[in-house]
Amino acid sequence: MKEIPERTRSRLVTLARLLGQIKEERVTSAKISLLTGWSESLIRRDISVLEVNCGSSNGYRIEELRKAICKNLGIECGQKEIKCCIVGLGRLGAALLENSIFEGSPFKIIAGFDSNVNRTEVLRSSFPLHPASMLESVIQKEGIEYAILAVPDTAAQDMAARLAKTGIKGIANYTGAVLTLQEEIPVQNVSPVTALTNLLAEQRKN
Amino acid sequence: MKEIPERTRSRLVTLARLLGQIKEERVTSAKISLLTGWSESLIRRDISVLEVNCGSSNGYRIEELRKAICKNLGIECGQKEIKCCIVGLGRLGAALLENSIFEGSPFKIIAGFDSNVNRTEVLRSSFPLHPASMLESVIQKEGIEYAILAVPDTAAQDMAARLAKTGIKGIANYTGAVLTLQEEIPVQNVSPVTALTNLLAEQRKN
DNA sequence: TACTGTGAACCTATTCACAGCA
DNA sequence: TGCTGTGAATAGGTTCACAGTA
Repeated sequence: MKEIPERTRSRLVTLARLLGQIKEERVTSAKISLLTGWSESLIRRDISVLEVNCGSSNGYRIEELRKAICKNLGIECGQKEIKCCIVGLGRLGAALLENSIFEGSPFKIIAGFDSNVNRTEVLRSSFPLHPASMLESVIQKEGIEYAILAVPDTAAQDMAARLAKTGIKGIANYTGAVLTLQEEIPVQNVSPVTALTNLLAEQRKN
Repeated sequence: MKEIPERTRSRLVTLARLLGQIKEERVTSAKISLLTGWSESLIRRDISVLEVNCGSSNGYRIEELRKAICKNLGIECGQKEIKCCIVGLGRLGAALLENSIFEGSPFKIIAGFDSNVNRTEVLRSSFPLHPASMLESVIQKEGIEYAILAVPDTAAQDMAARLAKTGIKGIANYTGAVLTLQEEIPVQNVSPVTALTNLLAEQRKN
């Protein structure tokens, strides 16, 4: 299996999820182009790196294509659960306790943390909530791979550094802080302010 | 002012916020590299497109640099408020009603929408909440520019299409649905599942 | 006939390497 | 001396154009 270019990879992730939404048997690159705004040739080239050849003169077989993408990118559902945790159980973090959010995805939240012990005791969820002091031990013991960071901005850097030290594989950052980590840990910045700022900057293309 | 390359733009957005966090007078490209993981020459090249020349043999003057980036990208704070709305007031949407999230940013949430009238009547917030039927009229009347989409996945596509028709300038998509829009409206996909899936795929670099 | 898959051309982004400046 | 700013070289990503195929 050869290296998949970065941009291609990120488009394929989206494509896999899009294909899951289409209720047809086959789809052409022209149709995908219409739905996504990517050019037809780019879509064909992206798919060609999978070396799966599930297309023909009436398009790609959707289910086969979707599975090939998932397999190639290692984002298969069902195979095994990927263990995650939520760090910070304020209004936003608590909102993510709703299990339905992760239904149909390979991700399973198996722990929550907050430095306010009141919250970890009062909030209800289908998985255990711990005081922040247990962060390292629980992550280690349970083999948690990814973290959703939803603490106040002022605590974000500290918590992120602690998470990084545990050897976690990635952080979804719902705080407004820009995280700076020693270790090369992938971070997705997905706070409302970050998202809106990116949209705003996109405006200024010319 | 010339066109700023896409990748450069997105890094500069992050850099501006990072500079806001540093409590020093000056910073070198080496220091920024340490904090962000970007290469030194890339950082210098990014900054050079601003044509601001605020650097010297002891680095860049932080405040001057930050302001130059904001001005160039049109993401200045304070100047004018940028009006936004929240569509969908379930647990996640309701969590975003907390005003402190947007403090210190140019964004101001000035309306919320939900198709469940109960919610719009019961929830408390510092701005008015409307039934979803008023979406178009309120956005038009108030001159709302950006939307945060937090409805259930099943309603996401419909709502996004309605938002797009109003001529809104961008959508921060907190739903798990991949939005397909006729109009070329920028979308930031920031749902937990999307964020985690991207992290997972990043793993598979080689 | 209507599509995919792909070599080749083109364009965009990043790094190298060093002149120039405080 | 220690940095920035930038031309030139390189690497990465996208489109074109068309042969190949069901």
